[in-house]
Amino acid sequence: MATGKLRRNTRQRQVILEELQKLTSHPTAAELYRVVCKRLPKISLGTVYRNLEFLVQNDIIQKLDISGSEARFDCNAGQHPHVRCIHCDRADDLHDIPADLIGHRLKESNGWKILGYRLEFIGICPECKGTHKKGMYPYN
Amino acid sequence: MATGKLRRNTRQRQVILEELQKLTSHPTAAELYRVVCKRLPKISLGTVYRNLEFLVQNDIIQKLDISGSEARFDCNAGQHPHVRCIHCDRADDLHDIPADLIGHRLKESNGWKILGYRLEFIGICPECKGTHKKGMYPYN
DNA sequence: GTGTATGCAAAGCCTTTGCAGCATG
DNA sequence: CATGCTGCAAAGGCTTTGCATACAC
Repeated sequence: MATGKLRRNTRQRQVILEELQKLTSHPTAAELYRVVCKRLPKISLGTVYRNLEFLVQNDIIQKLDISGSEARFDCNAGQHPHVRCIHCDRADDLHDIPADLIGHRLKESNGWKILGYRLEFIGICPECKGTHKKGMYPYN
Repeated sequence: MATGKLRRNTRQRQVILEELQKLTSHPTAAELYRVVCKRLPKISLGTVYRNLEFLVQNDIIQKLDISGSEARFDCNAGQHPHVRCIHCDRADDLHDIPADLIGHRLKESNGWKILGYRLEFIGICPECKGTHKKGMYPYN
């Protein structure tokens, strides 16, 4: 991943990573921006985006751009699936996914070179369960 | 899915679905628009979007908004995973995914109600294989 | 001192939406 | 002939980018 380019360890980059690591909620760029603003009131949203992109490219964090809506960020760079709430869009981790799935991807390749996968479950989080009405969404 | 609301079978809707069914390439809205324009030169991109949305809501087609970039559409409404090319963004179908994955999602739920899942493999398609350089992307 | 990173703001891109007229059932 | 649908264009929402300045090394 090292590009040979000098990487500067700016205060903004430190704080962005620190705050992301504190959060277990897989925040969006804007949510993280709001949190980081408490420590660095003058930081700009553009800087947050640039640093998140940087951290993704350097395999330090993971981007969850799976759901068509806003991207969310996970300080754990390892590939693991998530559950996303169809109501409030919150995302949780899932770590115990069957290993054979990853193995299976190699058999699938049909002239393709398979590099990875993205898996996301869609559901309703405990908090939103009461609110949900059958038929409101596809998948039910 | 039936809402009770009268649904009109307009020429635009017919042609959009027909052309999508002809294509195996999982086109984006804009790509489909270009194809449909050959038969209906006056159609607007907005109408394409509205009809694609309509067809998704009625379980006639499937939307692949997995990759963070443009959404792609699949005339097969059944849930099945795809491979997406990291170079050219093209998407192919995968039909023989292990069934235990779908079973597994039920065990995963941790206060969540699981409604479905989205799975996408990321790789390099046969056409792009030559162009790819190691280290260009994460996942390798 | 050199060149990367920042802040600000504007632009980009995909998608959605308001509205008046059209055309389906 | 009622009203869902269209075409057009403008607006929306998230993300990226250009530029001058600041600052890390």
